[in-house]
Amino acid sequence: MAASITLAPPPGFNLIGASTAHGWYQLAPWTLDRERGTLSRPFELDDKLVSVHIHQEGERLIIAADRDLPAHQASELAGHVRWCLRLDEDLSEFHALCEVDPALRAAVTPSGGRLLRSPTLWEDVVKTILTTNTTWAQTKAMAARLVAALGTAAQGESERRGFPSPQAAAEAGEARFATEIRLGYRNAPVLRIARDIAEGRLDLESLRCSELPPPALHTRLVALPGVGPYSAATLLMLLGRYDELAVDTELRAHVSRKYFSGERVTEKQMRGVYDHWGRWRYLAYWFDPRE
DNA sequence: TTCCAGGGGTAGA
DNA sequence: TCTACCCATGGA
Repeated sequence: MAASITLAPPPGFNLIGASTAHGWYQLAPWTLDRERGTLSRPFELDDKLVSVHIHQEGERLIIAADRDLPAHQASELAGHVRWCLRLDEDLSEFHALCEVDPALRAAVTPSGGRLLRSPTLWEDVVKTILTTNTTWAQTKAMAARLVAALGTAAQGESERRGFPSPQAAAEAGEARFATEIRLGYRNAPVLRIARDIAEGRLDLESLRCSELPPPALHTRLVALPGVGPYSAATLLMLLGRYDELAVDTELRAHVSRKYFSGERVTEKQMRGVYDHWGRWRYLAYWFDPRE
């Protein structure tokens, strides 16, 4: 007997738009079946993995688990999905600001400005580190190796695995990271974060509901090994704080092409382009139509 | 073979 | 605050 949960997303919500507005859906253990309109991944409920498929029927989101769930697990799963799809974020102010620019409004509409995120900050921190100084193809390969090597198999399945827990990563040790998972020099910071969580020195998940202002959160995030200004800004976005721009080669190239005729731009110039967006800077850049 | 990709850490100025 | 350099990995 499989469980099915129905959620009411915000008006105009589009599952595929929200899933594909940035690349996270391409990183294991997420999978997306565009033809069927189904976003899938295993979720951990009471230390057991459950395969979950999410699809949309009109104004309803249907969450299908591969087995029956007691009420508290169904509620927990619904909470995970609400978090990952940001169903509870109020983006109305950003939407109103987008009305002044038809091209921007068109770019935002498919997703509503909602960017997919992971059920845990641990997973988002690791994946953000995997995006640094590498190609997107390698980021996908590294995430896939991590899940294949250390992820727990979903109940009754051998292929589908969840994202590894910090404990599993910590126990794997340097040798497996170096020979099997191969994150390059990212092995060390990922292992250190995993060990700090597993051994109780770091509580990342408490930051998910933190009331700290973005600058204070930024300070906490850059204190993590392997997390610098770019990763901290990306993680702030993943936490629903859009104040900071994640300055990377993509942003630099975009601002240079669109606003400075291809000339080399300084960080100050890049920030100047989006500064008037205030607490919506990240989204304003992210959905700024490319040229 | 060499370069470099959605950076980070460090040293030195 | 800025620059230069190195850091594993793997594709071009």
